Amino acid sequence: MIDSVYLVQPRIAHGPHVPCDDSLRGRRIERIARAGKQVRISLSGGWTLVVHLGMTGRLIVTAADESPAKHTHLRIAFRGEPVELRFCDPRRFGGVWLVDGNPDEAKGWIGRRIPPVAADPLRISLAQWRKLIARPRQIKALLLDQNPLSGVGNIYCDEALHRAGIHPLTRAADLSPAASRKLYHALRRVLTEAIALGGSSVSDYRNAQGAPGQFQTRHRVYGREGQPCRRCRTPIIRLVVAGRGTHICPKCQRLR
DNA sequence: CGCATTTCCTGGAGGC
DNA sequence: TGCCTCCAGGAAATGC
Repeated sequence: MIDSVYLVQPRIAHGPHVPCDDSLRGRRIERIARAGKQVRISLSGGWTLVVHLGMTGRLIVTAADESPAKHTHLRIAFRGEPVELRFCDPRRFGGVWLVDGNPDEAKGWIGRRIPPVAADPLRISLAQWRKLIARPRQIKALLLDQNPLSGVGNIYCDEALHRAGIHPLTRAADLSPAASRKLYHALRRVLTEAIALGGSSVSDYRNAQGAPGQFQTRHRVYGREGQPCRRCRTPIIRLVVAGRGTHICPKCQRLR
């Protein structure tokens, strides 16, 4: 049961309600689920605390008496339990939203809106996938856009495109049925494997216990500029696509 | 509609 | 050692 709430940096909180003693004291955490890139913490009374880690955000459970790490923006303490749930985010691209009811239908707004949550690549069929990506857009820009498809970020996008042998600038609608199917399976494999290994800790990511992920050791292109492609030994190159650093093997991922 | 650019923010890296 | 500049990126806003 939540006992006290300290919003150290109010600017990271958005939505209809502000996390504070008055709004959260006495509520219990009933369920924690992932939705796209968000962590949704369901509380008693039908409220939900939505957390987006952005790039450098962390949700950590620590001893209540441990001095807070730099850039700790939210601290939640529990009655009779010597632990705190803390949200830390040095670059503040993440955020928290406290909503009364369904986060997807929240009304009455303070600050940023909750990023969209649409179809999850791990929960759609190949037929649904084909429909969603049949658009005249760069495949990388489409995968990073959370509106048609949610949960794919820069690392897993690059990794999936390499495994499928697809250039990030390819027009999604121009992908052959075989290439589209290949990408569907490659993306699902990358996400499944990354989740199993606890994510990619390139710089900041840590899980709730403070441990880093291990998927970065399986990266085939991301962060490997100049190093040999694990399939054909050609040096990995870096370009910018959709405003993001993009890593490809120029031989395995040809345009056209 | 698509797409490039800018903005938010800080730590780490590189240059001098 | 210290100061400066640049860069990383999730997602929204802006302009074409």
